Amino acid sequence: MPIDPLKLRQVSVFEQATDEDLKLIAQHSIERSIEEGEFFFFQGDSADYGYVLISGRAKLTQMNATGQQVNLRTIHEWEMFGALGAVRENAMYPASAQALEHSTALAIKSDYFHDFVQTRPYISFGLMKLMTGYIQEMQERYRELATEKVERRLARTLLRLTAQMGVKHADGGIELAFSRQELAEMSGTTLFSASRVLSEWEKRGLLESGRERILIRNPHGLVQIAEESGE
Amino acid sequence: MPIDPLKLRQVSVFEQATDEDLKLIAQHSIERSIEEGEFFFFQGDSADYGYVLISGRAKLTQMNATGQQVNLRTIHEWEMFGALGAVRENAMYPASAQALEHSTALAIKSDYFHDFVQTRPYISFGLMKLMTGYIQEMQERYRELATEKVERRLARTLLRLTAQMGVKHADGGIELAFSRQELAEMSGTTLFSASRVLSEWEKRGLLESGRERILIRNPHGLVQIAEESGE
DNA sequence: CGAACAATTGATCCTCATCAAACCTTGTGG
DNA sequence: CCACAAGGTTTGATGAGGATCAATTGTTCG
Repeated sequence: MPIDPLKLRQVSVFEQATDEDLKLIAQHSIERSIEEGEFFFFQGDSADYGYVLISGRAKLTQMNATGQQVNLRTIHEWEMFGALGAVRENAMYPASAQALEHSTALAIKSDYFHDFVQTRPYISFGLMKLMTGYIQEMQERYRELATEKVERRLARTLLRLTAQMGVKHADGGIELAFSRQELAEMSGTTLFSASRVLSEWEKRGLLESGRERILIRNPHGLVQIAEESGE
Repeated sequence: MPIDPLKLRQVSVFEQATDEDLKLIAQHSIERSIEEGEFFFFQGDSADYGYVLISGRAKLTQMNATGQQVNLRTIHEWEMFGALGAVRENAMYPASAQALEHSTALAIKSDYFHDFVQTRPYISFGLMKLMTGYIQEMQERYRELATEKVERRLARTLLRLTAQMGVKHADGGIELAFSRQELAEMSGTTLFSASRVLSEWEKRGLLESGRERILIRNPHGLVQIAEESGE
């Protein structure tokens, strides 16, 4: 069942698009559903499609020569990703996109999207806003990684996640569904260090945690950790 | 003495611009010359201008709460920087731009540039290419920082710099003019570690070094270090 | 020559990654 | 409904990589 084109208005890139535009995009794209763990594309693939995530969650990861993975960002519903093919000719994806759960995305041919954007400056600006946002985020994360300790980075990761997708729990806490492994990858550390830090925080009453689940009790305490001077 | 507008064609963003476009840009911008160590703008300033570096060199740096600096990238002649003001309203610069030597830049009012770009898709695409390039570079450097050792990161930094701005020396070596401190900031390490690694390499005959000067004797050896498996 | 600043080098310490082993949680099939 | 397997989590022991600090040695330039 094809999606309602007007729903695409939720995608930040298409904020200023006309109804007509959205219909065109919907017509010229195909839906791809994949299971948890499968890939929309791999690092190094020819960037022939741009994607809009319709449902589920995905992560962008990059591997180095020896196979170690780094998590670059998590993609949520109605986010656009892998769009660089529309900008550069013969580009390759610089990262892989893997589904964290059963996910569906709209795939738009890069050639078509290129021409589409070219005649619609408001879409260009949408794309550029997305890109400048990426750049800022990556710059900040780079600085964090270079100058800050694991504890601080983890605190920030949790805060970022609560802001993006935290679910208010009945009794006031905020719940997140991530494994220690995932949190570690997002913070640039290891499963073990992440686990240790979370245990410590649990002792201090900042949060409760379980299997693939974190319940944040005291976000303000996390902010303090994220912000406190190198002391 | 105002510059020849047509020289702006060298700026990647203006690759596809018409002569008329370049003249307009030149007319609507002002030249700013600053001395070594001075700033074009500071992190947190309102992003009222986009810049094109005409001569000299500058670096983009970001500071954390405790004042530690990270070097995000070096700007060379005919590169555009600080352009995000044209894309986002009321944006603030996410980093500071400091001259590494006496430098001159063309400053273009963000408002004007915004309108200028809006009616010229080929300029939008120039900007987007620049941005996707930034994104890719930052993603790679982030991965490097997360997974690779100091020695490897430093080797890569040197190779990047030789490619971008290495000067062939009379007797075959390639010369770079950077202090240990600068190399350290670019590689995400400390002055001391950088110094140690360079000394080691000098012993091995890969390069010679002096005060704010590196003479690379064996680039291939550096490539090997940058590439060799985590062994 | 002397001041200012870049670079080196050694000693020390701390943060984290790594590895190993055990433990817990969840879901499945007998 | 229990037992077991699979996979997530915890915790301890250990060590390596680098950051930090201090002291000294170059180098450059007025």
